Amino acid sequence: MPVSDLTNSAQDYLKLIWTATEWSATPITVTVLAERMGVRPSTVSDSIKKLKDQGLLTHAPYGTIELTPAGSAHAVDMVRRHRLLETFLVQVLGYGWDEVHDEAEVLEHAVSDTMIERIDQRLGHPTRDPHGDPIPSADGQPHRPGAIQLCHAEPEGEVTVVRISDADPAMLRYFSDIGLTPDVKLTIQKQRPYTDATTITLSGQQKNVDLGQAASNAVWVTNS
Amino acid sequence: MPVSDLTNSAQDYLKLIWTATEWSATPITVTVLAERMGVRPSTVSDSIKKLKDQGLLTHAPYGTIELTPAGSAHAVDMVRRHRLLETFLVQVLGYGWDEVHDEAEVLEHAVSDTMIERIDQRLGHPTRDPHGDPIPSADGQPHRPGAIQLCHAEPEGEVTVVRISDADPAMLRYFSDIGLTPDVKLTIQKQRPYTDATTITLSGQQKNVDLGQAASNAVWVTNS
DNA sequence: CATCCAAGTTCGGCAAGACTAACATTGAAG
DNA sequence: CTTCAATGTTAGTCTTGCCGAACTTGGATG
Ligand SMILES: [Mn+2]
Ligand SMILES: [Mn+2]
Ligand SMILES: [Mn+2]
Ligand SMILES: [Mn+2]
Repeated sequence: MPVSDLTNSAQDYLKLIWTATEWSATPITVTVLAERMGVRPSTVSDSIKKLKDQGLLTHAPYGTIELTPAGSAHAVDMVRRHRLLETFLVQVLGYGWDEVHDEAEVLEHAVSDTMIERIDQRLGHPTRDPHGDPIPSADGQPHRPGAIQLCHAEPEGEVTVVRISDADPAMLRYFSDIGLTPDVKLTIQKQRPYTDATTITLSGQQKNVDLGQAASNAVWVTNS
Repeated sequence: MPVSDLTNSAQDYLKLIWTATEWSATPITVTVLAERMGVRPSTVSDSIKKLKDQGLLTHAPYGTIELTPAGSAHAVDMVRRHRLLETFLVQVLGYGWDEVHDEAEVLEHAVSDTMIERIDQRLGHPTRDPHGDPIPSADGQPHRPGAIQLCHAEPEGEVTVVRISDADPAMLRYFSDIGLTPDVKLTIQKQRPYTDATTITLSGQQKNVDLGQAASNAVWVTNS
């Protein structure tokens, strides 16, 4: 049962549920799902019920939502499509990293398996997308642990940027401007709880930068 | 009002109605439309009514279907998308000319205007797709007159292949095998009405080839 | 431990796009 | 000029995906 048997909307739900727990452990809720999908909670409730009937996830009323192995496999397939497409748009069509998410969000439902494999081949089987997110292999790689959000990191020593959330294009443009991209190293100077600011210094640069709540939430770093 | 405001189905109807009169003058009928869209005639009737209400075509019950200027503009936009995508798939992703039609049929609804322009740029503003069909420019070029189907051509002198219908992938593979592609020159040896065969010789080759009804219908040639 | 409210669910309805079955129109053949 | 078959239309129904309104649940608060 290939991913293409599902509706676009079902594909997006599965992808969203899977990615929700890729970088953090908090389980996904109906309300968050509704926000991310741009629909009302009642719509999500209905949709979840249908996905459950199809055996793609488990869910008791008012309970937690969890993907079955079948649902997870489809989700990984969609994540692979999304990230390969983003990479393709940057590498082959000269898109900026802030422009690719919305385009990929639509294309991921339209391209054939054949096209995805040709893109993968053309790009030399890339393992990370333009935002640093891992691209699952054709069989389905697990996700990467051990990274934390900048806003939760201790101010000691140098850390490496692992990935940056691709949700907000304007924020991505700002990160480009200041040179904050995946694989860049930086030092956390200070966490300021009440101003919701994180002060950092990019390695090799002098000046400090203050990042607000949203920004320091979007950046994931690791000590290694 | 950009083409993206229309549903996929509306986009396909307009494109189909426009292309129906690109190479021949016979007006499109509900039945033919139903066949090409893969739906029932009643579905077409309903859809036509909606497109009429949107001012995209004119149609009196049991009468002919004709695009308004607005409908025609959207149709040309879709044709441009379809043919640029086909060209892109061949040139950049190494598809064969028999593989691109179905992929483009889906992608044409999913890519953004931005992506289409980037593809156009990347390809150097191509003017014909892999099947020889003209690619309308961004503002909307008229179609090419003066070509006729091989089955209707007189057996005298050399003719040039202008375009080949992309509807049947298996037929396209056969044409590849025998070297019959756009811009190739050939001589028509004989039209055999009762066997529905057309005998041709590709220029620079010795042996004759018999083409059946469907094949000689799909190939459009010109004397010039 | 009773209360209350945010989170979640159910229900009825709507629009798009498809179908079948039944009906209407046209025009070609007799 | 009539007939009738092919072509086209209408009416009713389904499914998917969405909505708002009304209802239920369960955990935090006092
Ligand atoms: Mn999507
Ligand atoms: Mn990404
Ligand atoms: Mn299409
Ligand atoms: Mn073509």
